[in-house]
Amino acid sequence: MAVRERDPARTRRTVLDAATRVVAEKGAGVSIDTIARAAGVSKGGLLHHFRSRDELILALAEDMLEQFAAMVHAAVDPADRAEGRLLRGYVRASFDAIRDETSPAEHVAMTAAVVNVPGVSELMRRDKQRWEEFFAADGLDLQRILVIQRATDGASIAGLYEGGHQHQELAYMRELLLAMTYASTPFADVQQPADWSWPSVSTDVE
Amino acid sequence: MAVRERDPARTRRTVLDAATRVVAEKGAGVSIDTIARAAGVSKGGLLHHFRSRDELILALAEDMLEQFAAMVHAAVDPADRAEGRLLRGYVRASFDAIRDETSPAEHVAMTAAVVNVPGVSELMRRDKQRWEEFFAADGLDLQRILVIQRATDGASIAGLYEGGHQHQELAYMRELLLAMTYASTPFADVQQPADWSWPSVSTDVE
DNA sequence: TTCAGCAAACCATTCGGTCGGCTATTAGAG
DNA sequence: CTCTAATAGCCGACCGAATGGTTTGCTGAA
Repeated sequence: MAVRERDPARTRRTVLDAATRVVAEKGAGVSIDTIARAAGVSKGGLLHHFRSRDELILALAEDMLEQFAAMVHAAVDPADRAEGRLLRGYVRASFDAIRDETSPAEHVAMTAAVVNVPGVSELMRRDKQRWEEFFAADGLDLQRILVIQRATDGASIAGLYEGGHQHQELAYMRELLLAMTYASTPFADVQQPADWSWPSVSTDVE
Repeated sequence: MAVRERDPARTRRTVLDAATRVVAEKGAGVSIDTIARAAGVSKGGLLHHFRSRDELILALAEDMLEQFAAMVHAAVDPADRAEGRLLRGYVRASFDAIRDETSPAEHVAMTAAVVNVPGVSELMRRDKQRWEEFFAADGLDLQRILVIQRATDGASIAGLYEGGHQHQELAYMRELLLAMTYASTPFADVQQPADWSWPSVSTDVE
């Protein structure tokens, strides 16, 4: 296949990838110029694909959520037919992302760092709902889903402040949370509010 | 008590409080000028107390960690003599901070948004270690501490993307995690790495 | 009287975004 | 299939606004 000198789709991807790297490294405050240079394009060129900085950040957040979702799906063991397989994929994908150090600040911290950009908050709310629906089809009870997913997220952030050496803690958490998806009894006897529908209904969209 | 027109300690506090509010509201990228105006002082006046923006942000992060620690201690039930009382204080303080909406982006998200400033990362590492030592004195087994603390942190971030209506989820998580501190059996049978010391030794301080 | 606390004008730099121009690519006419 | 006109992709200079930080000078406190 001939290498085209101008390939807008490829350029867009290049920019998004560079943005992921740079933002992870220097925080969400980076200038579009820095991102552009990291991607090997001019600022003008970048702004041709993303009409404003906010639009770029929004697209970046969207892209990261998508990529993470893909990682989760890829981490689901196809041979695994037991209840909780989806949740196990989530756990594996999360911890592997930290271990591989795809980025020092990976998806959780990054999205937190970017949440003030218009539109991102709404985006993440929808994403959260998608995960709810996803896990609702997993066959597990709500309690286990919530505890394990939240603990995974919490471990992800905790993994950021690493001296670089608590691999052991992360490894332990990974195995522990995976094992917890097979638990035969509830972790505690607490009844949920009677009027609580889960996953949260999306009827409150105006 | 007479109100002094010039009170450096009070001014410093005012600035820190204003910074907390403003950063929570508009993200970590706010200008020192904005913070200064929110605090009712001039930029020059602010820079008299904090020699640079980074120093201000660092002091801010330090202050937030301190405040949160104080909230945790205040949330420990003095009549509670059972094992896990410290952890229960942590859970209560975290969820109450979300509920009271002290800030839309409270301590976890905020620190994540600010982690790229020089010194903050180191600061949070030390803070994490302090919590480890704190909880190690709690009498609970490592497994419960880790799961419950991480789940609490995870729930804190999840609480940010609220449509404003999953109070029920937060309330449920709060009660659930509190109940889990009383669990009589392990959540899962996973052995920890043999060569793992916890809390992590602080000998790696150079 | 002296100095810390603070204000306000000031400065160099950087930022997000626009604009005009150049060129690779493509659609369409012949 | 070829030539051409139109367009999309991209660059780099440019602009006004905003930013972090400095300086100068005033004033209340000790």
